[in-house]
Amino acid sequence: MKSVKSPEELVVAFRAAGLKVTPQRQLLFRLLHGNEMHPTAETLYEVASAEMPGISLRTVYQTLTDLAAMGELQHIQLGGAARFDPNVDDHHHSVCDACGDVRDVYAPNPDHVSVAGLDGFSVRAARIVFSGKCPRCAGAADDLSVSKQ
Amino acid sequence: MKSVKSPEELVVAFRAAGLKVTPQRQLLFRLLHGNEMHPTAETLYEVASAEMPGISLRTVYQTLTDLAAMGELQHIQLGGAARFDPNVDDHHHSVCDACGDVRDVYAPNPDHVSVAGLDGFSVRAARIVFSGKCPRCAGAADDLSVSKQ
DNA sequence: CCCTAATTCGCAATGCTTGCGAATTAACAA
DNA sequence: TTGTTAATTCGCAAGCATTGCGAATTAGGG
Repeated sequence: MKSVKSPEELVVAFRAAGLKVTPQRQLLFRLLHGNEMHPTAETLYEVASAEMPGISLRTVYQTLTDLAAMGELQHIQLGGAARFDPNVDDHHHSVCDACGDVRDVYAPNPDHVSVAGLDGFSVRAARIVFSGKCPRCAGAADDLSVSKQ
Repeated sequence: MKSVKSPEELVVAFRAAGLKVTPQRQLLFRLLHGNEMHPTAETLYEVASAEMPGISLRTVYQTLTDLAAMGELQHIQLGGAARFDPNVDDHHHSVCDACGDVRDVYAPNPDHVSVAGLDGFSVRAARIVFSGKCPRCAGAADDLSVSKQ
């Protein structure tokens, strides 16, 4: 169980990598720590802006890219804007067709089960995406209400 | 094992749905039939253009959208341009980190195995993406050659 | 052969992300 | 503290993938 790095640990990791620790980055480290909402860059930018008006979306993207490159963040592509997950555990995701909500899911690692068609392919990671209806949306039959994040 | 629909079957399905069968669509039906390369709209457009100069990228997108809506095509989001898979079997994919090659992979359906975190989520589909190195790229150590499709 | 709704297709517009460059700033050493 | 320098910030423009729109065309049933 690799746990999510604390803002302090990220500061150390950044400096160790020859990267600078700016106020903008420290803010983002904090906003990401323990964050389970799988935010997009835009969402994170909005939250960050509230606390630090003037921070730029460009900087948010930059920092997210750096974090992902260091393996401290998971870059999730589900169509539309990319989502970022500070939980770098080996885990998977469920995505609600109706409201778009993304949640963490833990399952037995599928690269240990027998698969056909993987001839010689060396697996680095295996990620499952469960699509369907979240409990809240499953109830309301054809509810079209789509809430962001 | 739901098999891939033939161009003729798609013609029937389209008319049944009140959609017209145009030369452009027939061409795309043919290009997609048995196609295992997981092409992007752009790639498909290029191939189609060779046979039917003047066909528009817009039309390719339109037809792919229609096919996907009818469930005759799988819309795959892996970052970058969407890929389309005429194989609508319950299957998964491997993606090479180096060359981007996408291949079909068959694995035991993961929605039958025990998962934690799926509380009340009703699963419509579970798709696994295996990331890593394909046999060809695994050999060449740090080869940066990235071939399209 | 006609009618009409569906389609094609080009262009503009959108949404997401990255490139670029000038001004600023963190971090390290003197 | 001050100086030096490379990293960073940030706004804008550019890029890629995709969709909206509308005029002209066409499939397909009557």
